[in-house]
Amino acid sequence: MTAPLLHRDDPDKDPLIGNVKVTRQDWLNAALAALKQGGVETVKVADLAARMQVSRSSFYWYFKNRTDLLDALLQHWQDTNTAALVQQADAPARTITEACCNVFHCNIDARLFDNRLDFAIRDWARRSDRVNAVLKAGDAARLDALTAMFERHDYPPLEATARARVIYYMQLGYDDADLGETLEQRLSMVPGYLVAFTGSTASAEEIAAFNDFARTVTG
Amino acid sequence: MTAPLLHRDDPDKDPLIGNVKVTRQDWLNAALAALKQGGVETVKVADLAARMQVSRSSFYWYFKNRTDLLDALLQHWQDTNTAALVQQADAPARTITEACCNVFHCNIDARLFDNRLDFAIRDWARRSDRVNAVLKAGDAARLDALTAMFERHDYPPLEATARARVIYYMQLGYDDADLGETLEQRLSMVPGYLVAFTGSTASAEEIAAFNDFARTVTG
DNA sequence: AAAGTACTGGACAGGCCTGTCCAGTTCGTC
DNA sequence: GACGAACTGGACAGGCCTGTCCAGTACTTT
Repeated sequence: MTAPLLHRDDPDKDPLIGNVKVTRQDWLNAALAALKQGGVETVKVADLAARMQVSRSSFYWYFKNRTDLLDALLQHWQDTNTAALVQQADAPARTITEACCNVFHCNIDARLFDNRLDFAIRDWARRSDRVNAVLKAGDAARLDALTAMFERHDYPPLEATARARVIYYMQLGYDDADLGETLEQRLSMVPGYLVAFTGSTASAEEIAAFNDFARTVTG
Repeated sequence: MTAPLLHRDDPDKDPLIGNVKVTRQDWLNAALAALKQGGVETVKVADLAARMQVSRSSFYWYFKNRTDLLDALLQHWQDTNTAALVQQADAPARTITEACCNVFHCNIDARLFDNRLDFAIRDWARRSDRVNAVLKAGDAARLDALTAMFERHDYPPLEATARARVIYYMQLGYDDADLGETLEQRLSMVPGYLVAFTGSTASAEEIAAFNDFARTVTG
């Protein structure tokens, strides 16, 4: 939630020894923040160094070159977002509406799924075939998990595919648009979304449970 | 559909007189192509000039500077995409499924709605507050038109809002993901999407009419 | 205490892109 | 046929960013 700290600014961590001012992780964190905030093009060694108040040469101790850093960012994305979404889709649920609520956790809990990162990667993919291939693989894995979720709840295959896409792409587009809604505004729309996504109505208990989760995470 | 022609390469247009090699419109077309292909950062005066085989100085005859060009691109977007989507949402329809099909025209017919351009603008908006403000205004206008569409077909206000968002954001996300589907694959999913979007089933005639439209446009 | 390890800072070269200046070209007009 | 208007080309300066080189610093090991 807070801005990423440098290792040296985090009192919980051991102080850096010797002449060391920043760690490889600090470079990665700073790069990630830049990627999310301004896109790949704005991930510049010079900028990151200036922000951390270290000289650029330090960077080349930890990374071969800028591309090496960008590869690490892409790897980080692969290891986090897709895994989280698939896990939520696979989570056990008594009803399809509850299952959808599990997926919604990703949209509420930034620790689970970082949608700003997801969009930064999508932007990047539009400019790089290599990144695009990685992205497509991730999307496919997510859609497969969602389709399987609907099939477990007895939707016929074609409808399961259609509904998986609707829920996935709607969430994508929704995040993309990045409305400045408050949590309560979002929560008030949830029952409506669930009807559209599943064709059935969520129980009051399911809605209450989801709202509790959302308020706990955000509050 | 085809790559944008330079004025001088288009046999339908009057030949350029004097020492003129390219027009302001040629610069705009080339910039638009670059914007759609690689994002704002790749709209470079030097690149456009090279591609058109003209020197960069020519550019500064037609435009004050690079920002001036980018402003023109943003203006172009405002004048095309949002207007088209609102018009399709407003189009008369006997049923809500038919109304949704009207909206789908935007996703099928690139002359109506250029979604690559839309995404290039969205990318850009993430990096520029000014562009973001313009984008948000466009999104709001589109959502209002879609919400009104559902309300005309007797959905209660809250559900109309939810469904407007589902259809709009799903299409956004869908386009973003840019699956390599064939037209026939896309068309086969349409009845399923319609159920999810509206809660009711489209008639065979509506589906047939939409398929005809799609095949005519694309074929 | 000397030598090694793990970094950091500052200077340099080079590439890429923008914006400006000005001379040159090709037409229309008087 | 001289003149100006509408453009274009080439050269230049300057900013920004990357990657390299190397000397310097602060611990660790022997």
